Amino acid sequence: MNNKYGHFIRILHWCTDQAMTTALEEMDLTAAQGRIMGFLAYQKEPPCPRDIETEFHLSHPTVSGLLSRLEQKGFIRLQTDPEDRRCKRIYIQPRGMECHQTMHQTILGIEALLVQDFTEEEKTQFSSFLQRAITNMGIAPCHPNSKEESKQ
Amino acid sequence: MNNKYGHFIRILHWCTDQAMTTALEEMDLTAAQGRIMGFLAYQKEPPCPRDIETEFHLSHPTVSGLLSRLEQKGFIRLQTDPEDRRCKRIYIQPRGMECHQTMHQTILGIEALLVQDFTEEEKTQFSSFLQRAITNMGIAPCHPNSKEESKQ
DNA sequence: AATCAATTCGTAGCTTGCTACGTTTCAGGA
DNA sequence: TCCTGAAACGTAGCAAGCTACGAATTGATT
Repeated sequence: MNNKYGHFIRILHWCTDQAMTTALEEMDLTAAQGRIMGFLAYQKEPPCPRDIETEFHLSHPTVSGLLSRLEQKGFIRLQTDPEDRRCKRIYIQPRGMECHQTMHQTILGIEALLVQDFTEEEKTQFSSFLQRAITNMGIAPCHPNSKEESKQ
Repeated sequence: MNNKYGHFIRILHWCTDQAMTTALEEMDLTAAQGRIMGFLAYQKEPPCPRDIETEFHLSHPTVSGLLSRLEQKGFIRLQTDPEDRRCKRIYIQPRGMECHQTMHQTILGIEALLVQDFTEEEKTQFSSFLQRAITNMGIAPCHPNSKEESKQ
């Protein structure tokens, strides 16, 4: 009865989110918004909202809200793709570029803080435990249409 | 760059929450509400909202909202303590008692599912990793007034 | 006795997550 | 060509988390 994984996971989630929030608030970004900007900075071609959904396992209304707030604040610009008018393309604006470096450092910093007293072996184990636990839960987060149906 | 702990933790949090949600929805409880009912069932004396805050590391407006929804649905009853009129006591109603067993089983089931293919040793390690990570984050979740100021 | 600080809870307003439903656009088959 | 279905996104409405502020009660200090 002393292995309250769910409880610990919830608290850990809260801690990382809080750390992101305080680290990013000086540049007017929330934790969720920051993570999206971090992802965008590494994309070659302008992605569409759907790419954010699959990357972060979020529902499309959630992504829609996040992106519209980022657009309001001038970090990104949304434009319908003329090739496929169902899709919107996400273009990073100058303001979005400015915070790229800070955001990258912040994310790395939190990752390092989380496991600061772990040995290299423990880090690998921890990472693998987390992934195994996710697999064990056996839920396809948000998108049941995982297109990689292996032909096995 | 391949140890994305934060990412895994966020997904795992989502998975456990989703599992709770679907397991409890047939008795008209959300995941957060169910966790509170589970905690209440094990209390000797009727607790006050403040006890929920410290147990789950939640802010008091969050707890306030949760409790009022639980009261509306008839799972609990809130009453001001005549001894200390600042506090409210939380009394479990018959409907709250009814779902106790189901809730307990659900929580145990999810905990077991999470680590279903772990050995006993791995379970202990995982639990300790999670706790160490929480400590590493060094944030007192929600309540800076952690009264245990060691006199050192 | 009066005042001041701490504790507990309430309310307002926000972000972030969800489901459910609708709209537009595209692609493929009758 | 037309219809049907899938894909991408929008909107409405809710729960749950937060901060910031305020009110009432209690306890301690002067």
